[in-house]
Amino acid sequence: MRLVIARCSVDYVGRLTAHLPSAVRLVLVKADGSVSIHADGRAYKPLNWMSPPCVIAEETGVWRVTNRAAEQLVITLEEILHDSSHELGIDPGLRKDGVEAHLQVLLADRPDAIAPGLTLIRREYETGIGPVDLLCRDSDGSTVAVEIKRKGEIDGVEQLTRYLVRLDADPALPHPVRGILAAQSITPQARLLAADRGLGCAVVDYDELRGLEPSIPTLF
Amino acid sequence: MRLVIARCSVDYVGRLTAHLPSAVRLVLVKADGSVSIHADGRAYKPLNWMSPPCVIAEETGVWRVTNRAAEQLVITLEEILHDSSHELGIDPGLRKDGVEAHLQVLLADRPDAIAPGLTLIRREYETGIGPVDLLCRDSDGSTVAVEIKRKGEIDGVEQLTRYLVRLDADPALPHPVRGILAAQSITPQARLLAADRGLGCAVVDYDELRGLEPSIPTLF
DNA sequence: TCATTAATGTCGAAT
DNA sequence: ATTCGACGTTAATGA
Repeated sequence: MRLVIARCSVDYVGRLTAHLPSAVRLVLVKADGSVSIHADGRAYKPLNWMSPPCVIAEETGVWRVTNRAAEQLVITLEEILHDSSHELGIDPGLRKDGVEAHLQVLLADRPDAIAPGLTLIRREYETGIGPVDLLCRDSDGSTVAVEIKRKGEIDGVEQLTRYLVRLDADPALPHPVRGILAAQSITPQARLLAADRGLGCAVVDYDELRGLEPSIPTLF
Repeated sequence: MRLVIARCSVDYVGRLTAHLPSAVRLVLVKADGSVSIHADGRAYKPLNWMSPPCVIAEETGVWRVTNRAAEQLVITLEEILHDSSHELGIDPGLRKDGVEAHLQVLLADRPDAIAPGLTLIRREYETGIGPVDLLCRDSDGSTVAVEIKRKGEIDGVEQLTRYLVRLDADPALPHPVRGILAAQSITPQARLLAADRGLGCAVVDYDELRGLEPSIPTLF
């Protein structure tokens, strides 16, 4: 991700034509190739932009951004006030499912609702390919990775499997690491695949967990 | 405008609840008070955001952003890799050309591009529930209502239908009143619904219309 | 303030 | 690759 603060003017020719007179703005270039030009207003929406996939031809003082449909964004840079690049890595992405996010909070508080004797080590334990929802310890002292879903389906089992490969190779953890898929409901297909892979399944009751909470839905 | 690159996790509680696991991201704070959290993908759209007006309560390592509707964005900053602020000033803003309004102007000048023999009675003829884009007369002397869209879809047909009910009851007009949906492209569903309701469809070429204009605003 | 409508809408799922 | 509908739609406009 590259951040440029510059005095610039911008012309867009594509589905419509648009022009931005000279002013100081943020030019944001993302790793996906997208370019957006932000002023200090308009909330999160840029004044102008080009969505990926697109190509940036960087000449002296002029960036010519073109996409496949031959739409063009021409940025004339008059004065560069800041220019920095940052390595962000792959983002694990947004969990939009309200129930799932809340379910994670609830189960982090009561891991024994997943399996008796379970205690929490960490939430969002990083595996290198994304965080596993809960990392726990069982009564034997062995490690348990828990993947939480609203609906337990095949992809949840796949995800947990990928995490376990990483966690098994993690020198910081006692081995072996068991896996449990926790969900409000689990499909027969997911159960079967989980059994094949030696993974546990736990059905949890969201309303019951919420009822057990000391105070009501104040997340913070 | 403040730019922060940081390892952070984010929780949003509002119209939905959402969670972002820990990762390195851009936190963009604009002068209008808006906050947006960007990953290195998703084009210009942030992973999560809070639109103004909102208040940022900045504690140690935790930013709590709240709006009037009590929606909350909680940003937990674990490691700050970059933090800079920039004075941008007021932006002169975007000048646009080529949206629906422009198409309406062009077609008002050349209604025969919609259907041969069509002549304009009025632009923005009021129906009581909103103005119909063009009111025309065809070669037979009967009335034609034209709804203009960039993209002709179901809702355009619905809109035109609502207008026609009103225009049919308008004593100032010769009856019956026909309806035509004019757009740069029309979806099959919209065509089907239009046919069912006895409405016409007309695909118009914006570039061609513009080409017929006396002066050509070709930027490049 | 609320309702209506356009949007370079964007985004994701289904065809 | 297209098409369709949903969106924390957002944003502008008129009543």
